[in-house]
Amino acid sequence: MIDIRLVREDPGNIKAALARRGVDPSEIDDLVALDAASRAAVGARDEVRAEIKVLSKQVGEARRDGDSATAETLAEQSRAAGERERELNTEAEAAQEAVRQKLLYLPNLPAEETPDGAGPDENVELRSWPETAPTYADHQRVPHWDIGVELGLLDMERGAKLSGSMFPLYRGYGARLLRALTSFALDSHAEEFEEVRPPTMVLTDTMISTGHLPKFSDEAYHLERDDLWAIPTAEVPLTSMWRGDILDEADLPLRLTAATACFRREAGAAGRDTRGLLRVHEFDKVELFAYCTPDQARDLLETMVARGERMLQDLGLQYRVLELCAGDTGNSAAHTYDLEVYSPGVDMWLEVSSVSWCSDYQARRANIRYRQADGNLAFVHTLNGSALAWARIWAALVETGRQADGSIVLPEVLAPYLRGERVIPAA
RNA sequence: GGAGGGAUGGCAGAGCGGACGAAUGCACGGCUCUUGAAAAGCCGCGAGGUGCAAGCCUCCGGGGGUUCGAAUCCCCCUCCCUCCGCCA
Repeated sequence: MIDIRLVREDPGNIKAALARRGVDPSEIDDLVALDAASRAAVGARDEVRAEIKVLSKQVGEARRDGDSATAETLAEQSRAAGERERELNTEAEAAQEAVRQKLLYLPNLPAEETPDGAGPDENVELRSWPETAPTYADHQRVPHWDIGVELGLLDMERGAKLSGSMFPLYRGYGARLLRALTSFALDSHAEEFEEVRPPTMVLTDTMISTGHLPKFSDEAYHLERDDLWAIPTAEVPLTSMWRGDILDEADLPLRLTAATACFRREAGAAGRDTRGLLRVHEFDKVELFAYCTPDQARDLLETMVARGERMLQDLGLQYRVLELCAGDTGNSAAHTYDLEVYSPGVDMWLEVSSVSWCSDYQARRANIRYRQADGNLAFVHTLNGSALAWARIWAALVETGRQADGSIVLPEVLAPYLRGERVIPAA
C-alpha cells in the first residue's frame, strides 16, 4: 500500500499520480478525511488510557500506604474511565480499520518513467527481436490445438473431463516439453537466483501482501473449508517468505527463482481466448523475484527483463518488449515491462512475461524492512517477473517449430533436457 | 489424530500481578587507545503511532476474559519441539 503520510502531506500530488491510472481524485479526499477522523479518535482514546494508568499507579501506592479508603476511591474513578475507554476504543479501532481498508484497495503510485496512457493500446513498444521480422511458411500457420491433437501432445478434452474447460492436459512429448522448459529455465537462473519450491496454497495474509487480496478475490481460487488460496503466481509465496522480517542491507539484493503451477479463475475474461492454451486456469511458470534497496531496483528490473529476453532468443521465438503505460500497469506495480511472443499458428502476440518493479508497495503491506548502514529501518523494494510462462511458450514453440511434414523441431538449448530428442515425430 | 513442553527486542535468553518496554550476552552504531586493524574500555542502541516539542499511546505468537492494574492469571486458536498413532 502507499504511505499514508505521503497522502497526508501532499494529497494533490497523490491524486495526480493515481489519476494517471484512473483513480478518481475523490478517493483521496475520502482517505484524507478518514485519516483525520482516525487520528482524532485514537488521540481521544489514548488520553483516557493515560488517565487509567496514572490512577492505577496511585491505587497501588495507596494500598502500600495502608490507605484503603483512598485506594477504593481511585479504583472507582479508574473503573469509570475504563468504561469510557471501551467505547472510545471501539470507535478508534473502527476508524483505523476504515483507513486500512481504503489503503488496501488503492493501487501503487506509478514510477515517474512509466508513460502516460489509459489502456493496452497506449503501451510503448521498446524493441523487438529479431530485428527483421521472420516470414512464416504455410505449415507454421496451424494453431497449436490442432497440432496438439494431431501429434497427441495436448488433450484439452480430457483436461476438461477432469477439471472443466481451460485446464490443459499434456501428453507424451507435450508433457516432456513442459518439463524440459522448467529445467532449462531454472538451470539458467541458478547462478544468480536461489531456487525455491514454495507451497502453492497459501493463507489470506500471504495473498494480501502482494496485493492480490482483497481487491481481486474473484480472480483467485479459494478452498473454503481450509481458507487457503491457490497461488496465481509464485510471486505470492516468495513475497511472504520474509513477511514481517528485517533484512540486513548486506544481504540485498536477495534473488529467488521458483517453478510452480499458477491458478487463475479468469473471471473477468470469460468467453475470451477459450481455445487451446491462450488462456487457461492452470499453467506452469518459472518466476524471478528480488528483494532489494530502492537504489538497486531499477537496474534489477532491467536485468530481469534481459533474462526473459535471453531465454526467448535461446528458444528462437520472435518477440517484442512493451513498456506498460500507467493505465495498464498492474495494481501493485510502479513500472512494468511485458514480453510478448509472436505465435504464427494463431497469428497473435502472446504475453509470456510481465516484469514489475513494485517499489515499496508490497513491502509495506507485508512489513518487510531492512536495516540501513546508518542503523535506520526502511522498506525493501520488491520485483517480480516471469521467465517464463510455459503454456503460451509451448504454443509458440509448437507452431513456430512445425515442419512441412508435420513434425516439430525444438530449439537446440532444450536438447539436454529432452534426452537429445529435439524432434517430435510427425503423426 | 492423542499426550506433554514451548512462542519475549536483529539473534540468544531472563522475567511469571504494580517500580517491566522488559535483565544479561551477542550483533550493531559512536568514541577512547592504535601508524592502521584487531583486542580492550566507555557510551548508545526494540518497533509503531501521534504531537512543533516535552510528552502521550500501542506492541512480550493471535484473539477473548479476570483485575484499579497483565509479558506475568484464565479460556480459545495458530505455529514450533518431544513422544505415540497413521501415512507417500
